[in-house]
Order: sequence, then C-alpha cells, then structure tokens
Amino acid sequence: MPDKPDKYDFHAIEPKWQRIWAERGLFRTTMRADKPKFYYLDMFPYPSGDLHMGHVRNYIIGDVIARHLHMRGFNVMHPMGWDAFGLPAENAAIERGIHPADWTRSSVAKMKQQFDALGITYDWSREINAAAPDYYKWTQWLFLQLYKAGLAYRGEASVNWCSSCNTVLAREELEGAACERCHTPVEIRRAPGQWFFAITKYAERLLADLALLDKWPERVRVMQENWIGRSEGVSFRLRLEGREDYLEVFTTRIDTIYGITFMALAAEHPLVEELIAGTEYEQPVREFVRQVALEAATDREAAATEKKGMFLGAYCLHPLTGERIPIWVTNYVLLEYGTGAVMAVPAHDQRDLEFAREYELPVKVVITPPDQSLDPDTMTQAYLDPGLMVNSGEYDGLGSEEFKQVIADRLEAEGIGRREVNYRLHDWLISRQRYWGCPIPIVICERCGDVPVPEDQLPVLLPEKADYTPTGESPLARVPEFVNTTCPACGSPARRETDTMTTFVDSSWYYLRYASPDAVDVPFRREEVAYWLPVDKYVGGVEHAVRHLLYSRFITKVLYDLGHISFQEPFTELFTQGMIYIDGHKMSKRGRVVRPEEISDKYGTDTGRTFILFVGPPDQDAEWSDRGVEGCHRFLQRVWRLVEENRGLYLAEWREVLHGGTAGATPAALEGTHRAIRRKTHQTIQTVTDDIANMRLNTMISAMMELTNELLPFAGEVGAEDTAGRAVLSEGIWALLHLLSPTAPHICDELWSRLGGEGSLYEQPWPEHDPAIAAAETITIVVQVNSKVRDRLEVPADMPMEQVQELALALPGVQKHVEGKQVRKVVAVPGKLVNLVVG
RNA sequence: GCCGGAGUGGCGGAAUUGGCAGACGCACCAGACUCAAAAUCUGGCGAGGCUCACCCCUCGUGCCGGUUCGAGUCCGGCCUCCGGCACCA
Repeated sequence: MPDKPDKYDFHAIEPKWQRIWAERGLFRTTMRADKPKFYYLDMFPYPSGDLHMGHVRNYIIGDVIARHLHMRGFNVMHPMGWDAFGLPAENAAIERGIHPADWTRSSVAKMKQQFDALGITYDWSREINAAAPDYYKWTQWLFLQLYKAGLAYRGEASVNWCSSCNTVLAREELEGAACERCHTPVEIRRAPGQWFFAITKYAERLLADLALLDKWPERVRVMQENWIGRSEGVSFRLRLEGREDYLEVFTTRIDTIYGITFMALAAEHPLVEELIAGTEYEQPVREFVRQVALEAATDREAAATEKKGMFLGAYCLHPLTGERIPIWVTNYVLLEYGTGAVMAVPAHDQRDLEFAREYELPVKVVITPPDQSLDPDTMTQAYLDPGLMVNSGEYDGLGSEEFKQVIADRLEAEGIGRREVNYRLHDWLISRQRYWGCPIPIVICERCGDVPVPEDQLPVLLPEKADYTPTGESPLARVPEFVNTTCPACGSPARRETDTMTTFVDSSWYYLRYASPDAVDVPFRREEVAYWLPVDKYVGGVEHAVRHLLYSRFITKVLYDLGHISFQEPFTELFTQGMIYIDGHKMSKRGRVVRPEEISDKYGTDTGRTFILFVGPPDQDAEWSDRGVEGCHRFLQRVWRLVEENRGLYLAEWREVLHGGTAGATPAALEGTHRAIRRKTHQTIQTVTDDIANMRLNTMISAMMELTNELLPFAGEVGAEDTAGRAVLSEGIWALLHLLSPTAPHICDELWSRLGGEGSLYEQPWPEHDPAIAAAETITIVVQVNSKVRDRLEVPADMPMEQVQELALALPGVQKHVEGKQVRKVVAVPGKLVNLVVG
C-alpha cells in the first residue's frame, strides 16, 4: 500500500513541472520528415506588460490544441513573439517617462514570465520581437520589395488627424469620427508625402480568394467582403454647358439615367472651384464648402442626417436627351468614392429624394413597380426595386434589369461611358509621424528624388536618442544624425525619410519569420517556410478580423507574386475567440480585471486553465465568474483524490489484464458496473477527442467531469482482490489523466509520475477508444402514443424493431393510452423510439 | 438602412442526420459528519394541476403561423439583443 495520500499542493507541483519541461526542452520544434507538421499560431500581442484572463483565454485555447496535437503525433510549432512597436508602447513610455525600448523590454520580460507560469508550450527558441533590428531589418526589406514592384508610393492625401496623439490615423484607426485610442474627434488635414501600399490593386483577388477560406468564420469573411466593398456599375461623361470639358460620374443604377434631375458634387470636388470662379456664386459657395469641411471632421453622424447643398450656377447636358441638368455642390457626396460626383435621381435614390425635397428640385419617375404607380410630387420613399421603364424615351416598357444591360452597351458603343468596378477599399496609408516604429528605408535626394536604401545597407536603425514627444512632425526629424545622410545613388548630401511605418506592416508578415527566426541574410529560409507554412490554425480576437488579417493576406499575395513563397493564403484555418466580460464590461476596458496570478495563487494555474475553457463556447463572449473558478477547482481536487487515494489499486499492467484474459477479465467476462465503467471510459475518450477537433472545449471539460464522477464511487467499491475491477479503474484513471493533460498539464503530469509513469504526458500518445467497448449493448427505446412519451423500454441494442414494437405495445403505461382505440399507424425509428398513432 | 450572429431553468450553458429538452457546472434547499462552522459526502432542484411524500396529468426552448407521426432543431412572417459596415451613388 502507498503512503498516506498527499494533498493537492499546486504551489509546489506547478513550478516543479514547468522547470522539468523547460530543462528538457520539451517544446522545441525542428523540421522533421517522420511526422506531419502542424503550425499553430496565436496572434502575437503588444507587450503591455500585463496579461489578464481575457487574453489568457486565447493562449490556453491554443495550448490545449497544441498539446493535444503533439500527443496525436503531429510535429507542432507553437511560437510566440511581440508586436513591440507602436503607439501603445510609445504612449505608455511617454506617460511613465522612460524610453519605449526599456519599457518594452521590461514588459516583455513580465509577460514571458506570465506565459511560463501558465504552463504554455511556447517554443521560446523561436521568439521574435518586431522592434528588434534583426526583425525590422526585414520589415524594411519588405517595404523595398513593394517599392520595387511599384506597390509602395508616395502621395498627398487628405488624412484623418488626431490632435491629441499628434499623428495621422488610418481609416482603420477610427471609431466613427474619433481616434480609436483617445477618442478625440479627428480633423481632416492635407498631408503631403505620405507612403501608401497599393492594396487596391489586389482588391479583386482578396475578395475572390475569400471563397478559398472555408475554415474561416463566415462572420469574418463577410466583414472583409464589406470592407473591400466591391460594386459594379457604369461611369460616364456629361458635357459641361458652355465648356469643352466633361463631368464624370459613376453609378450602379445606370437604368435610372433618364431620371436625372440634378448633379451632386462633393464639396472638395475640383470642378466646384472652377465653375464658380468669377461668378456671383463664388463667395457663398466657398463659405458652404468650408462649413462642410468643418462638419465632416467633427460631426459626421449629424451631417449624415441633414442634407445640404448649393447651386453652382452651372449646367451639364444629359448625354441621351441633351437636357440641361443643374449642378449642385452637396455635403452628402464623398470625394474618395467613385468620381466624387453623382447623377442624382430623386425618384429612385432616397438620399437624392431627400435633397430634392429640401431644395424643391424636380422628381422624375422612370421605373414603375408592376402593381402601382408612383406620384413624383408626393412620394417620400424612393422606389429602389426593379420594375418597368417609363419616361425613358424609346425604352419605355422594358424591364429595368434588362435595360441596365441595354443602356450600358449603348453608352459603351457610343463612347460615352464604360462598365466599371469600384471598391470601398482604399490604398493602405502606412506613414506615421511617430518615433516608436520601423523607419521607412528611403533617402530623399534633391537631385535623385526618393531613393530606396540598398538592401545591403539595412537596417536603417532607429536612433536610440530622440525626443519622442509627439508634435506633428516625426520625432526622427529632430535627430540630425539620423536625418542627414548621403544619397545612395549620387553620393550627394541627402535627408532620410523620417516617418515610420504603422505596426500593421510589422504584423503583416511575422508568421513567416517564425519559420526562420534566426535567419541573418534572408527574412526567412525558403525550405523552412515551405515546410511550416501556411499556418494551419490561427487563433485570436475578432477585432483583427479586417485590418490585420486583410493586410497579412495582401502581403502574402505580394510575396507570392514576387516569387518568395509558394502559397497565396497565409492562414488555412481561423478561429476567433470571444471576449471575457466582467460586471458587464469587457475585461480589457474599465471595471475589474482578473490577472492570472490571482487565480494561480489561490487555486493553481491548472484551475484557471480549466475554468477559462469551461466558461463557455470558445467562440462566444463569456462572463467571468469567481464561483465558476471554485467549481473547476473542486473538479481538480476530485481528480487528485481519485488518483492519489487509489494509487494502491492502480495496475500499471491493466492492459494485459483486460486484454490478456488474466483473472477472467476479458471484455466479454466483465459484467455490471465493470462493464459500464469501461464503456464510460471509452465513450469519454471519443467525446473528448471529437470535442477538441471541433473546438468544443467547454463540453470537453464536461465529459471529463462526468467520467470523474463515475470513477470516484466506483473506486470505493473496488476491493484489493478484485483484479478485473482494479484493471477497469486503472484504465479509467489512465485515460482521464491523458485526456485532461492538455487542459491541466501540471496536475496530470504529477499524478502520472505518482502512478509510476515516465516523463510528461506531453510525450505520451493520445488514447484511442475502442468502438466496440464504447457501444452500448442495451439501449433505451422511447415509447410514444400520439407523439407523447408514455414509457421507456430497455432492450438489447440488436433487438429487431418488430420485437421492440410488440414489447412496447404491451407496456402498462402504453396500454392505458391505447385501450379502446385503434392503432392507425406505428412509427418505429431503430435505436430510438416507437410512436403509436391512435385514434 | 444593409450584412452577420444569437434568444433554452435563478445563472453560465448541453442536446450528430427532426426523435427522452435542461448534460456539466454555479447558485439554492434538505440530510450526513461536527459542540458548531468551513470543507467534504448523499439527495433534491422548469412551471402548474391532482386523489399534493409515490404515481399520474397538462404546459414548457423570444412571438405568430406552417411542414411532419413527431420541431429547441426545418420553412415563412415578426420581436429583441449583440457585432460589423454605413450618405459608397
């Protein structure tokens, strides 16, 4: 008999096993031919220096998957790194008055320690840091590849400016009309010399290839689709009255072309100024344009409700009828989309209708619904659906959908217009006027213009000393040693580009670097990328559904086109985990935050790991519950007691006993409880295995709780002489520890070693279930009368249904309801139920 | 407005292909152990009715309707909540 059972001392057990795993280098991964590879990736975090349980959920989900797949025989790569550049680090550093590099370093150390305390299987030999020169050297290389391919260009743009952060914001960094970080309303500014990546050139492929991503959540694919915002239409020209030039418009509703009653221009449209110059409209229109610019910057929401505009005193001519069409400037047309000018058809566009009513402009119906007629003078809702053409010259009576094609053909044939596809997606503005980012490897020479830094001169190092307080110009511009250089092309004195890149560039390629984190001469080695990539499973928050994932897909396609990699989509499967709420708030924002240390101090990290999985379906949001944590701790306590208190009954050779026929314990000879427990064990193996494969990690825990709840009382019944019973119990315990080990690895490894097991369960093969043992030999048949459950029948699984029917009919509970009535129909579903329809 | 997702006990949530609604956990109640409490263990726990311990009956998965022997699950129409996009022409 073993010594007196020990208590579950997680304070001792957890560090002990973490040390053993680290010493043995258990989680280090290399390329190998004998196993299938699996690249599991967590989205790498900003090193904020403080993990809470909301973040932890992401990493535990990943760890369970990685551990499980390793036990299943996969060569699993499970790396971690740091998205270390960027505003959060810089702002935190400014607040605390320390250098961003120092702050980042200490944050990384803290978080790494937190990860290790969670028992996560990261391969730290692959750790990467986006702010380290050996990494950002290759981010600069990436920039140069895009530059050479004509995909990186400089342009002037009207940009969203945050006066608090003193920087340009990408559209992606906005929340409504405010800065997503500090919620200051943005201003619109003209900014020259900004760098862009030409992602719109890839819009079509980024959209089309979404269809390949069948292992991505529908939700995310839809969000990307919306973001790209493809729309098909026609763009055509209208001759300006009294001038030689034209006004170009884009429309998706060319079928309403005969319904145009005015033209609407964006306030910033260049033609506005031209048309009013020297006219009586000049002053008032200029004033109006200034008002619109102000409103657009501060209060886009309100502007959206109230439509305003002003006549420019100019006309253009309808390309088909030659009618004079008044040109208006408005606050509801966007310069950035289409041509910045719209053909207004009030009868068939709600916005145009509202505008027309406001300024008493004519409304002309050109499409009528089949069963009613529209009154242009009183209608308040524009008619948007298809119908029959009216007031449209020789086309009257044609279906509007058909007319759409007919008129597009005619406009193309006459050279007036052409079919065109427009996207909402804009080119990707990557310039940031900030210090803590990757310098853009460009030298500006007065003679040569923009000159890319030669690749052999990379990295362009970020100077350590800089006044990084934001002022609007890049802090790097105030570091003469950095700015002043010589032109790589002609050797004359030149200046460096002083903007840095947005961190989304850093994170758009990091998954490639994990394959070759130590590569010195190349960003990654071809053979290693070919082996590991694409990422098999990528898990992170849905907040990255659009920007990070779209940029990564774009960069992957660019690198594919340039011949650096051989795949076009970086992430085969995507899983977005839900957020953890506490007291009704996201754990990340105001309100209470639970740090992993609080849980591990009180209950152990295994308890925290178990709870964060058990809390709910991984893809859904969940509410934190201190009580729920206690429940999971009780579960682990029961597991501990089950194994530790019954060590004396454990038979390491249970397999031989159960399968070798010793002591009359062959499966066939097992009876009653023994048989039932074996069945439960094998059913649990099956359930847990399926649940992990389908990311049902909450029900996976439930299944193991059920098994534990059956094994505990069973253990109390098994006597020392009952070899068969001991073998059945041992198999149950053996299976439970293996199945539970990805979730609660420390307690399982400890109990495993106490049973005499070798090493870590991480190195053990995953259990397999025997379907014959898992199969129930008796089943419960539900007996219904008129679809109401009246009784149940316990029968052998292989009993023919005719026989089951007879038994069912004879049941007293059934007889009562059938008596005196005629059985009209019998529905018998094998293995499930018998339904007697009587009346 | 458009698109996507979700509505199940007091709570979080279970429920292959339509087939025993409420697994597992929390909370709660009762009992055991204890001088007592905590911990632990055992049992109970959707609502209503009745010939109220037991049995039995009716109702019950946001609402209304449909298909079906049978609907949480499928179809149609609504309501509510969450998320994304939003004068995108």
